[in-house]
Amino acid sequence: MTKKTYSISELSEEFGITPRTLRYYEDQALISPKREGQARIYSTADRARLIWILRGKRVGFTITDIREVLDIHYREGGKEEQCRVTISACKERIKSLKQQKKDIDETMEELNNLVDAVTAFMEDNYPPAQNAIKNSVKNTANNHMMET
Amino acid sequence: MTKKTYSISELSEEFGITPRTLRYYEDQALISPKREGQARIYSTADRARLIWILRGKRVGFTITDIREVLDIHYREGGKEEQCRVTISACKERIKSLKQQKKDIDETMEELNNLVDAVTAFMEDNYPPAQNAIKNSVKNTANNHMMET
DNA sequence: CTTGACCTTTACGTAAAGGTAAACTAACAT
DNA sequence: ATGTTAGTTTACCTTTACGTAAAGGTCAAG
Repeated sequence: MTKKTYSISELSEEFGITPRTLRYYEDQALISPKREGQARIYSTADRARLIWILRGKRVGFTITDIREVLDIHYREGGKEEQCRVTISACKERIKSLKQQKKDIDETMEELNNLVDAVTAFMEDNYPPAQNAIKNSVKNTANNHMMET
Repeated sequence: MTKKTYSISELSEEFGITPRTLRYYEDQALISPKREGQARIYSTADRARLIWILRGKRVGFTITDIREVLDIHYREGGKEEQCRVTISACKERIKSLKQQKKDIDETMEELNNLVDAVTAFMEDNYPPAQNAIKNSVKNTANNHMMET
């Protein structure tokens, strides 16, 4: 059984956030860890929620956005109208995420261009301190090697 | 020649932002429109910068991030060390954008799952109003279908 | 001349997402 | 018994990205 539990500092260290942040999320009803006396005890489920939260943040969701999704996830059921609203909200989100991907691609391309340009500029003005490359040819184009 | 210029309200309307926002960006040195007397006059170049700004925002860049990139774009040249810094900063950005794309994909998948789950739930509990199923007690009229 | 449509500046207000400090408790170790 | 370590609450502080008023300039139309 992986019924591990976590203290607040364990969890915060694992994910590189402060305890304050975890308490804040609790305050905002994103997580509700059990208590042992006064101390918070996080379950694996809480941890899973946290992962959602952090990923949500990375894609630009607000706390309220995240709470909404989390709520849906755990409520699972409700009035018909509610469900419809839920669904269309999700679809909205998905649509905007698609747009965001497009934006990211465009931005990445422009950044790559910038890197290329500056690289070329440097090779012109501050030639690499290598032995002998008498290369007067402009080799700036087609230099998109994506490293990790 | 497409030497069009724009007033502040033209531009703000076109992009669905407020004049206040444009003034704010100017305050933050992201755009510097010409003046005609007191009034701002935006060139097509300014407009291009604005597009960058807004896309930057959509992918989560802060004002400072954006200014940085814009500065690079228009400075174009400088000390060697500067260039190196620039390049590695860009590469950092690109890396984090890649991560962001992964996050988006994961989030989209989970949202899709949610939609599926809720849809299934609805089909179970609130079956679609098909032609002649047994008309039990509740007769929910008024089935609005709102779609995009 | 005044109204209205745009434009301006200055300046305080606000929401989101925590940071930070003060003061306290509870469990252990020495 | 006392200090250290990890946890707690309460409460004010900070930054970002604008919103929102206050007060006024400019110019064409009625």
